[in-house]
Amino acid sequence: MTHSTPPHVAILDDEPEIRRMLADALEEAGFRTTCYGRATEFEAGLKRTAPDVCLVDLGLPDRDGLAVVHRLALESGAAIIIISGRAQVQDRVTGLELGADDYIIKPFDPAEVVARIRARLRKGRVETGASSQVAHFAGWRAHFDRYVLVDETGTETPFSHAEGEVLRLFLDSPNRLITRAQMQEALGGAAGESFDRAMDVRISRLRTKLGEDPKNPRLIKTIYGAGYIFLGEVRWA
Amino acid sequence: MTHSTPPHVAILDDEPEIRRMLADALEEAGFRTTCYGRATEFEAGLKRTAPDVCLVDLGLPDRDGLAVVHRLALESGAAIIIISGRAQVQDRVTGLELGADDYIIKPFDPAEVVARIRARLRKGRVETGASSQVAHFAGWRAHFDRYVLVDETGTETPFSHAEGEVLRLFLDSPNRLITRAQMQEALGGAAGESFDRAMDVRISRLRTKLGEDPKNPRLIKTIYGAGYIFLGEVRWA
DNA sequence: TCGAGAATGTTACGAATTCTAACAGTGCGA
DNA sequence: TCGCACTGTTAGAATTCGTAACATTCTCGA
Repeated sequence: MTHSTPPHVAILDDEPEIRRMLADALEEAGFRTTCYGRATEFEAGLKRTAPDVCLVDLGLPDRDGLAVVHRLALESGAAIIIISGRAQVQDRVTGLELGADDYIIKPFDPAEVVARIRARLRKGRVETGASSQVAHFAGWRAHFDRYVLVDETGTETPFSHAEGEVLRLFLDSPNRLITRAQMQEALGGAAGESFDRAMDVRISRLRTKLGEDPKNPRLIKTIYGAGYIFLGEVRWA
Repeated sequence: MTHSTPPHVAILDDEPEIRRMLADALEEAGFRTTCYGRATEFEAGLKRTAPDVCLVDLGLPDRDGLAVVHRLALESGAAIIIISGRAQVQDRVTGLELGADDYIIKPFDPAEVVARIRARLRKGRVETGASSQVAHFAGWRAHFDRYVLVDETGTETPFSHAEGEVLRLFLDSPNRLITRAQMQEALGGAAGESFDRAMDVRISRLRTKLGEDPKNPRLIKTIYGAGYIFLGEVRWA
């Protein structure tokens, strides 16, 4: 199920600048954060709130970081990501073996930390089942789980799997050129084939279902000689 | 989903020595492996068997590796680990964003690969071995010990063993594509036989018992040319 | 501005795939 | 043995989707 509140990330690192940097990047990315400088505080904090992800630095003043990770792995359901300056393979292997889900080496780029946290959360959500597969755009709702388009009046129009592949491609990167080659690749058409016409047809059918005016399509624009652009604001729910 | 058999890892890399090395290390560690040198073979293989983890090298001769990853993330429930020589942060971020669960940079140490695979599997395996025999989904309860379906009103509908096999397969991996080949393998239908029609019929009968509208099934969706998807949140009790 | 040629859109058709009803074989218990 | 439930098989209907053919639009040079 979807988080109604933003996911919560706990940060355990003894260096204030690093905490700051991580917290800033994560909040920027839409997460809630809590920072701790010592393992004792951290473990006390866990008793109050259960974070979704824990970022743990191994170099702690008051406790062995690996011991913290191990306890965490046993007792908490949170995803555990180690951040450490110790770059040896052996360090990484033991960290992961003790229950960490990921191991990031210092110095790190905050963008990668965010991406790795997202990857962990994404995976966690799958196990609860229904991934929310609904996109809102231009008055439409596309339900990829039920294969239906719903317009403003609530009328449902089913779409097929092939149409869905195209639509998903568009909704995944709106307002951005998608070349025919990219589309072909994404739709699994083997290269060099006469898949071109088939693609046109898929798009044509999709346009029809979206009620596009053939003379003046508002959502799926053709870029002659290049590809297509899907226009509009897309919100995934 | 309890693994009685060792977890299955699919390896996609164009360099034979790397495939060899990975396969050796993984088999040493107790995994089952299958190697592929090209994306086309790999995708063909996925139609037959669903691996638990996919190791994907981005530098492929016949297809863009990221496109392969993206499709995989959408269609398969497997954990995806990218292995790549491209070490830029931006590469890692896009790889993870496209749906990969981890990103390992070449050159790598096989021991770390094993550790990271274990970390992925550990997270997936939420269910304990205690074989739960009751599944809740979409207002239904399926009692596999008594072979009955119970709806919201408490009305019981018995289902047969063959129907149960299909239903269990669906309830074990909801919201993801199950190809006909995978289903055939899981249901023990010998390859090449005309088991196809039999499968259709099993599913048709199951749909009837679940009260599906033939024109617009809500739970068991057909993916033309590919297989089926069971939709909905499933809770085993 | 016009026209040729290329790129794209649309429609109709048919091959492949899937659905389902009816039938038949099998096994088991009364 | 009979009857019944289960399950595979068959065949015809329904659906999906690519292909071919034709229509339209676009680009660019004359």
